[in-house]
Amino acid sequence: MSTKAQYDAFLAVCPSRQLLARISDKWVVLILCALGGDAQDGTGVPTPMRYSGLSRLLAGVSQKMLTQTLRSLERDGLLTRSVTPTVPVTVTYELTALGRSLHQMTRGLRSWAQQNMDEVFTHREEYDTRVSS
Amino acid sequence: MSTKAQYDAFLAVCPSRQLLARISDKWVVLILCALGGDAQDGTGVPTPMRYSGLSRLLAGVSQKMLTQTLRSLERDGLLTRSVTPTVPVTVTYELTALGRSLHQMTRGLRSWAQQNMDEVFTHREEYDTRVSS
DNA sequence: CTGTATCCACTGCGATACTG
DNA sequence: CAGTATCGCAGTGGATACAG
Repeated sequence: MSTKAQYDAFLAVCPSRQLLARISDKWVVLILCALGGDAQDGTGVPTPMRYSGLSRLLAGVSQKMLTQTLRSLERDGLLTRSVTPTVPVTVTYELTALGRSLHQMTRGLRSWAQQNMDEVFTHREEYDTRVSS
Repeated sequence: MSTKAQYDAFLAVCPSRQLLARISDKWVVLILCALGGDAQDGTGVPTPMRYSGLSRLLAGVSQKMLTQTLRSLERDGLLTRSVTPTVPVTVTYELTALGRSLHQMTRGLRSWAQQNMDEVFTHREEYDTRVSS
């Protein structure tokens, strides 16, 4: 780790920029929320889910994007993909320890949102009326 | 596109969905980190910055995107834009209390990235060799 | 059930030129 | 210095059809 201490997200070439790219992915955070158990009760107990379950929960996601996003998260070691050779085949996705640690970050974002989005919306309305006038 | 009931249900337990639009923005997190003072010493002491300063710090950002992102953050009440009528004009951006509270979340993301991206890259290499073999 | 493959509309975003 | 305006394309992502 010759350069780890020098990671600087402000630099264009910095690898940590890629984390931001990952977070920016349209479905990544929602998938982390789903597998993190946020959909059940908000307690955030990690919950393995099947492809069809995710597809149902994230209604509106296309097959292409769901598969593509799950693959990239698996590639990054954030979740595991387990195939059970039943008929038809059963595939289960589950967060890894790394994935759960990232999920803690996204949970923080979510709690921030729950507490502050109202204020954000208020600011937006105020700004829009101020600008249009 | 169509607003299905289950999609809404998931949003109900994952209200950060609207926050995600903000966070997903390519430059939002870096701007919050910059104005949050992360660029100086990592202590996270909020630091007002000028347009040109931000432009220099955020390597690779275009004028268009910097201006556009700053405007949307101002609209959301996350930062303030102060114009000082010098010649030439001086514009200073500064986090609001709301912006600083969100910055605490983004600091978590950034530190997660700087601590865990090495592991992510290791997983990627392993995955790629496993797939190509 | 769990995907792959292909087409293509839309847009995010950089590049460039111009302005108060 | 701090923007605004416009163009163009590469990439995102939805729709659709096919498959193990």
